[in-house]
Amino acid sequence: MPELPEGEVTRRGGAEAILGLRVAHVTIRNGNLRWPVPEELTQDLPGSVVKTIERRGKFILIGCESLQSRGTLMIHLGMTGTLRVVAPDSEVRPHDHVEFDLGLVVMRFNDPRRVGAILWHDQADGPLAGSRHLAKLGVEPLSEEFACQAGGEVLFRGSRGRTLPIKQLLLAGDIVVGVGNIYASESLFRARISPKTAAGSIGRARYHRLADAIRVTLSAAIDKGGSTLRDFVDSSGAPGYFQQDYFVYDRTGLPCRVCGQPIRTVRQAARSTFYCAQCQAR
DNA sequence: AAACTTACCTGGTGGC
DNA sequence: TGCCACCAGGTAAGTT
Repeated sequence: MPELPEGEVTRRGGAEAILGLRVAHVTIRNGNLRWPVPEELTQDLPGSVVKTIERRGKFILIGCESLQSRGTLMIHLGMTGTLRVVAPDSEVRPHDHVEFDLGLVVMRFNDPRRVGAILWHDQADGPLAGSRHLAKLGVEPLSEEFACQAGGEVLFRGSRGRTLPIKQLLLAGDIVVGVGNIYASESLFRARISPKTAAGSIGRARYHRLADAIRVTLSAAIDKGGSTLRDFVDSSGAPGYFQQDYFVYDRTGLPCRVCGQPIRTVRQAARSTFYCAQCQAR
């Protein structure tokens, strides 16, 4: 599933592939994503040049500028979304819902389950950070703000008074962003914290350990994905997902890689959580 | 205010 | 073999 690392790998691929190019044409084949893809993109975006490619949480932010307009394409991969940059004559695949023709190359948004999103934030409507999709997001886990001791403090302070399980606090994204269902389980395993522990009952020292675990887990995944960057610009390449050697995710019943005890599953807020009862005793 | 529930969407799978 | 129920999960809107 696309979490922060997949978004970051996609951003880097996009930065290499489309930065500085001019949008010639936008095609919306199926605009029925999580929210309707703005129809006016087909009219207003052509002529704009791609100026910046950034990421906030799981949103990929593509800054576009023309003489008439300035704004940001906000692209979310949802659960099954991918962005690929391919040759203009390459075959359109099933679920290629939106296409940005950039002259030399074409960027295609593919999403079988259509829980992803393509939105437009016009600069005239205020700063991007004030967008309703970004305004309530927590701290970037790979930013300076979350580095070293600071990350542990962010988690510790953000969790005071919260009674929900730590797994769900991580997923909520209001304290720290980018940690989805897979990396939440993985990070908690690395930090040796039970996913069921009430967030507010976890002390400072353990949150420092968790912050470290989140950074290590996400960075390792990005490094892995970096080696698949080629896929992003290869028309025959697989989608931009990459395999990880998970410690616990999707390993129910298999032996823990550290202690050998069978990995367990628990349902939390209708999501599967994977953990080792021995290594993550509390 | 915080926490919990529901809805969105399709492809793959397990049970019968 | 076919049919159906269920699950995968990021997000936000609605409800308690």
